[in-house]
Amino acid sequence: MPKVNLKDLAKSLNISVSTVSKALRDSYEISNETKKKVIAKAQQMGYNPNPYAGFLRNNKSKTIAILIPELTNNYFIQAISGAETIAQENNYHILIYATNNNIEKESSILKHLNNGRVDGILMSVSSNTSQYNHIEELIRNGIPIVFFDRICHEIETAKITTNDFASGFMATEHLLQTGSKKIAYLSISEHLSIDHKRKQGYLEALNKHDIQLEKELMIQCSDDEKTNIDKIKKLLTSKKRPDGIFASVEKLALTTYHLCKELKIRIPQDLKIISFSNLRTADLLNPSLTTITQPAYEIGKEAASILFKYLAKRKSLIPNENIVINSKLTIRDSTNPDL
Amino acid sequence: MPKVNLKDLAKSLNISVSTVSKALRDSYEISNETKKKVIAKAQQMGYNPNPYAGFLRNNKSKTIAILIPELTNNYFIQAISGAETIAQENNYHILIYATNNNIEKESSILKHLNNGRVDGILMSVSSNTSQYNHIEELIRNGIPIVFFDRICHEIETAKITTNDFASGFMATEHLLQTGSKKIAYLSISEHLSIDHKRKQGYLEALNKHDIQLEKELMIQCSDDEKTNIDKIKKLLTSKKRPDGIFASVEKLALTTYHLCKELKIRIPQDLKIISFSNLRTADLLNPSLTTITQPAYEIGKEAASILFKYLAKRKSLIPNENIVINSKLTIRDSTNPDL
DNA sequence: TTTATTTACGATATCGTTTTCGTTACATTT
DNA sequence: AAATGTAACGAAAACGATATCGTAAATAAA
Repeated sequence: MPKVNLKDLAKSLNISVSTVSKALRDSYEISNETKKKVIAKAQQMGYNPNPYAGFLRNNKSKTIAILIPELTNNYFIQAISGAETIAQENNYHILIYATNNNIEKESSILKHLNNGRVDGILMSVSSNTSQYNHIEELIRNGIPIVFFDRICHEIETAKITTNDFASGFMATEHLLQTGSKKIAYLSISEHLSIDHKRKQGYLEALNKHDIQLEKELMIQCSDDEKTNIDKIKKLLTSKKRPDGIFASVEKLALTTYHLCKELKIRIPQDLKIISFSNLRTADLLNPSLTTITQPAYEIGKEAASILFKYLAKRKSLIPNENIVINSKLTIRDSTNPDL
Repeated sequence: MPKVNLKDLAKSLNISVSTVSKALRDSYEISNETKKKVIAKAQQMGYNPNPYAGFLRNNKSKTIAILIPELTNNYFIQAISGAETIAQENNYHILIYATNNNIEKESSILKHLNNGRVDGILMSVSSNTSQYNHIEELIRNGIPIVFFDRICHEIETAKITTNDFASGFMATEHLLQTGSKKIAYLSISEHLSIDHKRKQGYLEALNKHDIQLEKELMIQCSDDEKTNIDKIKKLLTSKKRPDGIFASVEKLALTTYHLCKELKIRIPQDLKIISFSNLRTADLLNPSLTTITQPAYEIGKEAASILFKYLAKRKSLIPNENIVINSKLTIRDSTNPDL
């Protein structure tokens, strides 16, 4: 039953609890001899400090939370992985919460966190988040939040994103340059800033090349896979079928792939596809998928680094800052004009 | 600065702290009137209990840890997702740790957890784990551990796995039935029970069909992608090249896909491939990949459920139990004999 | 009326740390 | 010799909640 605490240590050394505590924290008040003895005894007795006692005393938990819309998503997992790496380096612990794109769940989780359980939060907002009260309250209570990817412009803090507008522009231009004339945009949520920016890039590229926007080509998808399938199928079987598709998120590109298989639409001959994606098997798909890939791991690292920087400073108010880490276009067969 | 605690509530209500505490916990000692008042006031003042004070007092943290070898792995993510669902239902929180297949890191993380920070642990052991002292100590200290997938037979507790032996047997037989004569097995780690069982299934299938094992066909891979590439490339370019491959994990199948592309080996005509995998794009690969898929989400749910069951009982010693959730074979083109 | 019993609440110890503030004993300065 | 300084330690008060007592008043039983 080696549940040894400071008191036990003190007793077995015949010194006071405070001396033991200070010795272990390497205080200048304690002589080197005593420190050696204490450390040796602690080692021997297998002392392991109770974290919660310290948290209570110091109002610091060495723990952060990561809130993401969904776990089963390559982008978010890579971002978490990056954040986790930095957390381990800083001896921080990570609590994970999936909001499942449910604003009530997001709000409820944040309420639970609004009590000192975590020192800070990394989050990507739920896609239908349109009220920010529950987020602002955390910050008012001194719990800093750093946003990544699905950010919240309305809140003053650090935000890590990729160059969504430029990437959307680039993706669309790539489709144009590889021969597409009628390009559709698959949107995942009208409430998301990233989606909006990618769409703006799409529109700007069309504009630059003097292409009239056809509204039927902008498909508003959602988290409901079934209605997505219906909408995209309708798009692909309409007489005004596009010859190029720009998917704002990976999931929609994969749905399109499935539908093309079903509808015998050839990629890239009949339809070219480009998508934001962190799929590691993009080059093994049939055909391989041209992607805009976000440096998700780096984004996670950066977000965590910024948070820890301010936590170390004991500053809970993080000034507004927009950090952009560029995505990379990887051209593959799904937009190959020579196939 | 709404950092209101029980004392503040008590003061503003002119009653004692203990009464407030009991009222909020719906104690029978408190009258309904008082309860109403307290609850209303708590609501009004935005009271949010400090979790760590309670944890300290009760020696319970409503938190569990999940330790996995790596985050960027479809199987583990789905398992985490399942566990997270159950955790949210039970109002438990989840700390995530990646061991990166590093036994020292695993050991160090477990040491950090050996102090009441978590009530219990869900874990998949690091692939080179061969000593179990660091794990046994946790259990001795009353922190229950449930294993999933990469389990530790030597420790008495609940273990959730899939039917690895039968699945290995089935995979190998499927290759035989689709025409493969020389079947290679790609192993990920000789220290892993799951690998060992899958391999036994492979050997048993060969035996059943009176096929002599050729030792050069059992490739011992690792976490080092480079040496894996070398070994598999050597296998694929040898004169005794196999015409079927059974990959024990997804990663090795993907490496093989890449190498086949590079070496112009046609799948499935020249080489058939089957693999354990939770890839969601298995059917979109070129060619689509025949998989043995574990119900990872369910495995995660099951593991968490068992842990919570014992935590609710305040029983920290979980009796030994082997729970098997069967995998499913999905036949696709990578083993299609008619292509 | 006296003695139990119940109801509703308060005082206080406790969980295990950290930290402030004393308090020695001894060395150093005037 | 008196005053000051310093090094090394201990006592005790936090941190915020919970649970064990105790106790007053009100009710019931004798």
